[in-house]
Amino acid sequence: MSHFGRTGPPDIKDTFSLLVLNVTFRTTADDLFPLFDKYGKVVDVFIPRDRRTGDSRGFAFVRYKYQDEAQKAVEKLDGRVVDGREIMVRFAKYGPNAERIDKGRILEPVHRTGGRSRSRSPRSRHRDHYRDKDSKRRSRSRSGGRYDRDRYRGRDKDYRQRSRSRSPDYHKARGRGKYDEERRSLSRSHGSASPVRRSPSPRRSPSPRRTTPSRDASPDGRNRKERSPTPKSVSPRGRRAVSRSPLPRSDADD
DNA sequence: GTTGAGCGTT
Repeated sequence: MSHFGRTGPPDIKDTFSLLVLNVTFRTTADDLFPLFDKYGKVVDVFIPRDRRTGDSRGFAFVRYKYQDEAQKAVEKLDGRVVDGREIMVRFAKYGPNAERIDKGRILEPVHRTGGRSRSRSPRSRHRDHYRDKDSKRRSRSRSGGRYDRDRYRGRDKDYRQRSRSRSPDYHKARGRGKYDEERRSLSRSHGSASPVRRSPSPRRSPSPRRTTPSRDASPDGRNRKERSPTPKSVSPRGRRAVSRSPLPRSDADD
């Protein structure tokens, strides 16, 4: 989705991609195009948007035709207040195909591991309802901060992040570490590749999946009929469990 | 309606 109506990346061989961060969620490519076009020949302006909601993800990519113009735009537009928010303009670090890009020039392909595989879109807990591939963001040390501007920009934020990731990380690391070792030991003891759903109780499993005491308490057909017109009270999971999931071996076996 | 570290599309 380019600003020029073309589909997909036009050409990245002779273009220099700039990454624009900290842009507002309502800022569109049309708003950034004239701003960046004033400092050079903008080939394309692309703003990654959410596949589901379609909202801006808070950053954009601006492709310049020449590096010098791109550099000029970075120096001029970086820190510019757009729509009431200070944007951050810098050269794209990775290309659309996960290639490492230096000042817009493709250096070499980067491995998927540790590349763009990181979580993406953990913007808010409210949007966690989508709970797609995104799991949680990891504290990645921002390589930025080379500029004097970054100091006061991430001063308060930096303090919050470090203070937050320090304490919980310490306790979490210990707790997970110990349990993790024990769990792995047990897992290896079984030798099974699926150490999941392994209850510590070999018999009489709690079986939380089949929780329909109402049905047993009222096996009467009359009562059952009353529950039919009220499917909103019953969950589809429980209904399916009592409908099609004959697993009597779970209690007897193992 | 909400949010804010980061690197991208038919």
